[in-house]
Amino acid sequence: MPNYYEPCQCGRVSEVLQRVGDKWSVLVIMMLGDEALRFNELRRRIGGISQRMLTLTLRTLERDGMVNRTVHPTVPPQVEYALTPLGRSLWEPVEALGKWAHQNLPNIDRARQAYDSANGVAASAHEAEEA
Amino acid sequence: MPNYYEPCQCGRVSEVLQRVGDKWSVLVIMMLGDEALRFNELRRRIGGISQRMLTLTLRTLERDGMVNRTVHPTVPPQVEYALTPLGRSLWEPVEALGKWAHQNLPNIDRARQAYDSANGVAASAHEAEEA
DNA sequence: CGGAATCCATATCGATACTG
DNA sequence: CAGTATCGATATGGATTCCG
Repeated sequence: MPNYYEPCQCGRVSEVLQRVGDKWSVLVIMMLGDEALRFNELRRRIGGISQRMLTLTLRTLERDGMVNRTVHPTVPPQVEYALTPLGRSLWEPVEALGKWAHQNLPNIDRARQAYDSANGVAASAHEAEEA
Repeated sequence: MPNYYEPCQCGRVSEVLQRVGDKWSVLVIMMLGDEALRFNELRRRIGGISQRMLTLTLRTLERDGMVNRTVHPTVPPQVEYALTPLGRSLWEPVEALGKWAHQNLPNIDRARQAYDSANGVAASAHEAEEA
């Protein structure tokens, strides 16, 4: 039996998992899969991310050794982001998970509908509670 | 080229990924790997989770078709939780990710130390800012 | 262009208390 | 035992503004 989630490092592993679960981190990793991208190009491709969050996400990924930040000292400034080998190695299990998610979205949707109709739709859509 | 993260379902997939990244959901799935567990037993094994969060996590996982909730109408009440086939199928890619996380924790730690010493430790430990 | 800083709304979560 | 309900602290994230 694998024991890499035993108490001692459980929190640490969980911490990494959370990064993967982070909405933007995964998208950034996906987008940078095979090419380096500039800040705003990355932002445009992801879509819906604020510049603040993209900055924060990139900083964290950079600190964790997932992405590489390269500044070209031009005018105007040009900054390129690319995956490091570590980042690329993360890409694979993430892709597997993405594949699973994509394949099972219908199952999840069906399960939700079944659950909601069994327990009352109003229970989950709790914005309908009156005064 | 796989396109399961194309714009249309990108958000949906991301949503599933977030569930995986959810601190407690993964731990619950791990704990329920091969056996059914009762509420408090599950809580004890996870450790550090409030009863509120365990309830919420289990409800969500149940709604998504990941876990099965079985109530034995005894006194006192006895409720058992177990993974559904869908939940078990999620276990595999999650395990792969957990394995990656465990293997690469040292790399991440080293990357962080390098980053911090390069950019100034005070920058990341920003609790030291004076009045 | 890329990013830092500030402000503010909301979401998340833990602690606590009460219930069938 | 297995929850539900409420409350308050904190984390998260968007919008905006300013700067090199």
